[in-house]
Amino acid sequence: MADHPPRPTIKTLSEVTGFSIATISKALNDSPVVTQATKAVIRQAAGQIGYAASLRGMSLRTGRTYQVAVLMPVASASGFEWDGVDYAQILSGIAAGLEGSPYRMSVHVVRDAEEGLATARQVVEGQLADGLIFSGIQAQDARVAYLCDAGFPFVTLGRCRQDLTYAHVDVDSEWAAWAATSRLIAGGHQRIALINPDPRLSYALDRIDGFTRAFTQANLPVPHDLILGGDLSTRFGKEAALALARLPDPATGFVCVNESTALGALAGLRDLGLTIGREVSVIAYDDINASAYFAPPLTTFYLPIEDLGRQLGGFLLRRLAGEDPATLQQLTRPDLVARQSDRLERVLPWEGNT
Amino acid sequence: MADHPPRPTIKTLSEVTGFSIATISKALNDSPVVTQATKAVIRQAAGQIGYAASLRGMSLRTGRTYQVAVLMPVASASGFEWDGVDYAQILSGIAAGLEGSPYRMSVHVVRDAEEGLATARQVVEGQLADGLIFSGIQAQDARVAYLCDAGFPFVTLGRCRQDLTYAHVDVDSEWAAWAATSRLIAGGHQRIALINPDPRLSYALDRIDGFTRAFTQANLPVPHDLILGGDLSTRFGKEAALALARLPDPATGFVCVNESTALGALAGLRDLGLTIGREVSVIAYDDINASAYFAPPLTTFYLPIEDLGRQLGGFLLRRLAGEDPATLQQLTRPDLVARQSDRLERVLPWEGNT
DNA sequence: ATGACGCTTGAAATCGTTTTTATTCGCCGC
DNA sequence: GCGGCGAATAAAAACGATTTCAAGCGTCAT
Repeated sequence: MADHPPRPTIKTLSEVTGFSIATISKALNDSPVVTQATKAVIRQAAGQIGYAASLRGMSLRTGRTYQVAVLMPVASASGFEWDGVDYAQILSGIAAGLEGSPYRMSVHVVRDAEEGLATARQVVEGQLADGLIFSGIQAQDARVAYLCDAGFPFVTLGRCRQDLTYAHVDVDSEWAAWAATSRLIAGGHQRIALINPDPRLSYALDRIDGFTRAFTQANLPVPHDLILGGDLSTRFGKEAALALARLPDPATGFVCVNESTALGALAGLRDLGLTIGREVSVIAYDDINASAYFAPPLTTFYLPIEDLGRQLGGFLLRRLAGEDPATLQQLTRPDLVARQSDRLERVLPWEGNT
Repeated sequence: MADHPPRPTIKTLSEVTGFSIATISKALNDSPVVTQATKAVIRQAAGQIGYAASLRGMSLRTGRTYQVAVLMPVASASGFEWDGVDYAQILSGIAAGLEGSPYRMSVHVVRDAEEGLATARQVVEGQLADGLIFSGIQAQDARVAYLCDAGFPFVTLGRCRQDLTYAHVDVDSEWAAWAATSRLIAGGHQRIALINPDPRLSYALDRIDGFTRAFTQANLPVPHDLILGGDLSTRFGKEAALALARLPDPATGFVCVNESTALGALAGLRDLGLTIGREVSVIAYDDINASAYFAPPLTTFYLPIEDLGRQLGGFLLRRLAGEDPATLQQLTRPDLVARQSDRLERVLPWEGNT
């Protein structure tokens, strides 16, 4: 419980250097009205006594908080089920994107989109942060609409389907679902299932679009009955795969939304005595590098979610600096990582490009 | 970009009610010097105009930030490897523990303990938060020592081995390792491997202690050569299992530190053509409920890490309220979830108790 | 010589609270 | 009738910065 000397303020610096606090403030903010010589003296003294501006003081005066709020979704279910989303990695990316700036990151846990809206309101109205980052965007997203209307700076991971201009980073899910489905079609499958997220999510619709496009291009009927949406849990993946493989006209190919659902699907198909890679094929979207260790190793489309986080942080910084949100939009295509869960030797024309 | 009316301050409230701002402040803080009648009037007016105190103003005056900082560890390796730690769940728990209090949670990403110390210093000296939560405690932990010395309120997930009094929440790793090892010994194994975390971590030592105790109690030699420490990645789990199963006198039982290492171990053992549950046995510690879906389903000791997070948040709140850290210490024993990865029919005496 | 103008610095107001100190006022005792 | 006291409220001073506006002062044109 050592009593440390009170930390130096702008006043201390004023006494030490003999300049007024106004001049000190301007010097430290590199205002053009103060001489280079004076700035040098003041900066030197500041370094000397270890002065660091109090965020509290700055905050009160400027109205800025130097904080960025992130809405982190968690499953609302009581019994915890792994959903394969490594949000820590996204947070890590955001922090990396914010590095070098004075902005810190605060995290608000939200159970669903509705709570997300409430929290966003609190952040904006309570001036808890200068900017907001969130994900789990729905086709019609009340949070996006609210924040656009309020003129509050934000960046989303995902795009809604409303006609609004805002900064965002997204994965090209339409393409990714098309690519995976096409790959299975090329492998000889016709009864292909889409194990999808909650259908209110915008990217769930994107995936259905891509899935549909693949069948249309191949002149095959779209198996609408094989599209199942749910949470991203392993349990859901297993239940979905079981249901789909037990149909009178069962699915033989499975396009899973991520690694946890794929793990569940593998477990379910194994329980039915099916050999994955021979009788049935599974493709997933991969963001945690675990599928390489599944039995069998999974063919996936890899998403560097930490990079996406980094982009989110970087975009928000630029948005806070006043940049036009129309210029802060980015779409990423995941990379195919071919492994053993789909039995396909041929190389498809689109493989290996961006 | 709608221009909202400026939000009401204590001054607005003063004008509305006719009382001075001093009285308003005291009334809202339920000071005994102001009459019940006056309090009622002021509170009513506050509700009326939707007054909410500005955290900024409060913060500047009181020196408190109403923030709790969490140090979130991320793997420093460049190529991302899943480490099976769902830190989002811990954050979710902490947030739940903080719920109802005015405290918000800020997250600081740290790559290692050293950076953790630097960040802790920044938080304390820059007064960025009123309290700190962190994990990944080492046997000799500089962060714990620093914070104790500085008298800064904090709670850790894990205990160091220094003689310091501080608030903490921990898992009884010594017991857990003992229980898992004993179970494998009872199943007939003698060459049991311990796939462990980084040996600088305090709980790595705890696990070695428990592992050792199990052999000593069974009057068997402790297989020191079968203890391997590393990061928690699936890759490490696989490499470790491969190395240990290829020894001249190979390991037949595996006690894995968590689900990602266990997944790796399963993959490695499978590659060697070994049947898990028959030729070799695997036990893990489970915090994300994924092991039930592995091939075969894993016998685990289940850790409710969200609950641990909740405890962390709750303890910090009590610590901030001035409670003695000696009363804020808790040790949890994980629960056994018997599945197919270890072939053991007998029920051991200690099973099912706390 | 003097007024205007640039250039640099300083004084003071401000942000929204809390807290310390002052004031007001009614009432009691002497 | 008056000093003193207690209770309730008000005034004012912080907290640590930024920002507006004023002041000092040399230079230069008139």
